[in-house]
Amino acid sequence: MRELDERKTKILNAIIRNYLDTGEPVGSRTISKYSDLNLSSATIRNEMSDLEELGYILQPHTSAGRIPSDKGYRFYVDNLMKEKDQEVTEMKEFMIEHTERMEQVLKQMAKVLAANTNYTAMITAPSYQRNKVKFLQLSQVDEEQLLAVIVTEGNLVKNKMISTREALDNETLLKLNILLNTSLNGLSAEQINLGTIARLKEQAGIHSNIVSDVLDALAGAFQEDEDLEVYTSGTTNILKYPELSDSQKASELLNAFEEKKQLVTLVNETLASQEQTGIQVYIGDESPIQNMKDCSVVTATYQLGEGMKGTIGIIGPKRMDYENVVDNLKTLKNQLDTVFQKKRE
Amino acid sequence: MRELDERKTKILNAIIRNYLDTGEPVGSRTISKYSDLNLSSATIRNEMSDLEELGYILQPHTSAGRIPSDKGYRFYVDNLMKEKDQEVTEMKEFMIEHTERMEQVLKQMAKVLAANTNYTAMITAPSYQRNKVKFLQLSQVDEEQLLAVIVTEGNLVKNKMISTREALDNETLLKLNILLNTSLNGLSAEQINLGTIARLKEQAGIHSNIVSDVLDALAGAFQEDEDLEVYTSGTTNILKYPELSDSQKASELLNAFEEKKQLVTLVNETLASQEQTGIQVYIGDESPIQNMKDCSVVTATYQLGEGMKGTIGIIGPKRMDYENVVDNLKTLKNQLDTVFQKKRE
DNA sequence: TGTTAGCACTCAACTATAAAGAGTGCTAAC
DNA sequence: GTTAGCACTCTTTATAGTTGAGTGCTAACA
Repeated sequence: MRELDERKTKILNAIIRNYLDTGEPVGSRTISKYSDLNLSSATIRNEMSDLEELGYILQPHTSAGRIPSDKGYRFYVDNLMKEKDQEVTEMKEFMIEHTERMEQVLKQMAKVLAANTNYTAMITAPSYQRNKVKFLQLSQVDEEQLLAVIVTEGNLVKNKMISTREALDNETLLKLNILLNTSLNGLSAEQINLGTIARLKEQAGIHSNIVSDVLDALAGAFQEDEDLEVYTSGTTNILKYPELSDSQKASELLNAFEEKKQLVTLVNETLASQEQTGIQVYIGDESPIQNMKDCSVVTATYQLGEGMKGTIGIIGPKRMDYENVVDNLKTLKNQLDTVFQKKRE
Repeated sequence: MRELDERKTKILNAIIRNYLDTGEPVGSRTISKYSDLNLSSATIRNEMSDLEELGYILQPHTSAGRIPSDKGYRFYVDNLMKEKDQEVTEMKEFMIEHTERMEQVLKQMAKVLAANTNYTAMITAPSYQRNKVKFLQLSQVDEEQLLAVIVTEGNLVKNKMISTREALDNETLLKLNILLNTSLNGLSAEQINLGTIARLKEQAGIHSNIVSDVLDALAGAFQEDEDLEVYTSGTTNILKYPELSDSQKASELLNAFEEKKQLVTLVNETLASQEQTGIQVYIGDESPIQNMKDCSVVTATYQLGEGMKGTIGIIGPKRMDYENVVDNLKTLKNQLDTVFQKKRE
């Protein structure tokens, strides 16, 4: 048995759509006039009264119109929202093809997303979690410093300086490089266990201390990505929405964007909860980040195969244009999925 | 002949200090009471009238107190400000020692600076401009991709992927690496001219196309730093100052911080104008960035020897605590100077 | 029984007006 | 040259009145 009959649903839909447009509380008269229900405002009023009792809408104050409650938004997102037919977006495609470094791609994506939606966009590099070492190289940079370069399957490049007591000769360096690569290539962070390490050190002989350093560097590189890189764009867009732009709230929000740590919570949350479509909508209090309880957050997970995942997110006011946002995220997600797929082949 | 006699100077000083504290226009009575001049408010009023005529202070409206004009601030910064005796700041020292990657150091610095001052801090990596190649390495990452790693004198590491038609064998790679290093090491961007390039390509023989790619990568790396990395922190601090936090201004400012491009202007300006102390103060319209005409900007240049310079800056309201800010910048500048000096040895 | 017209009521938002307070400029006296 | 005093200005705050959008309820209607 449904809680809402068809008419109530229609009215709720009308209220929410109107509110998304205007940002103003919407009254019975408006609905009566601008919907195809052909009901008088009085009737609408009765229905609205019911809807309020059921918790889908609320009044900011007596004698104001109604605005959607979180429950209302939720209902809208789950049941009322029209799926847009995916449009072509050649531009983005082009962009991905023509920039090679992943960072750049991601930064650009964030920018485009923010510009398209007028909300704030965030995007993370695919998590190293189960990423594998693809290539590893030690080089003598000067008398006392070695440079370790680590390339992973996803073509993420990390480098780390290692200080040494004295320079290694070329031959030793070459041997070490071969050793490291044969031992570690194709392994993920978890797969490099004590056994691997012991074997490696044994083979390295007197240079085992360098191996240690390399492993530390490796761990460091992986670690560094645990508290992972988050690119944001359009953070100032939130100032465009009066309900978010009072000094207090804006400051908290902007801080969350600057202190990217907080965003990590969001990312983890998103990665944890598996959704088939890969799109998630957090409305108000549902958001994993406390500071964002007055916002809605929409996230998507893109995949690079084998458990390597990244997150894209849009943060905006509760009355955000969910359809547009979801649509944007979906296209982008697909694009990332396929592009990275292509690169792997 | 001085424009301001001693008494006027004292009064101006009192006005500015008071305004820096309170942010409110200051009236004659306040000065009369809280200064050691022992003059009646009427006398102060006469003097203030003179000061206004001379352009050092101004009235927001009739029957309000006076606030310092840009000229007033300028006079204050140039003549009235007390130099604080440099304090010890072990904490920062510690931090620099314990982080190895320059990026990290700079990010941290920015954070500390913002936290200390309650304004917005920005800091740039030392400009590549005349930086030299210290080490260069090509590695075969997979069948079709070469990784070029470039390390510069300042231990900045850049990497770039190069796509190749087919894999190179180890020997060729080794030869190329030696060739590249012997030819390019120690050269700065300007020193790598057509002559160098021609010679290099000739020596590379059939692999001259790869040399081209490497040079492109090199140019790219140098280029990438032309529009250089700027780290900001405490951007939301500007919201703490009512005179800057109205939606309009705040948005513009925050945008400037997000779109780091604009900050580059500031950096270049700073680098261009040589000051012996290395500290510069831009008040209001003096700022090279249009958006910051309601702010003051204080910048410092730190040096890494041989023309490699970076910039540190603080952006805040005109009524910022100049003494504190200048002091902070000075210490930090010195610290960076010496630390980097140490690293080079 | 569901729908509607009509009306009294509420409350935010706006406007006008008054009063208070801070500060100035000027004049005249010290 | 300095100061007391006073009229004047202009912002800020408070108060009250007005408007208008919107509701809830009742009674009439189909």
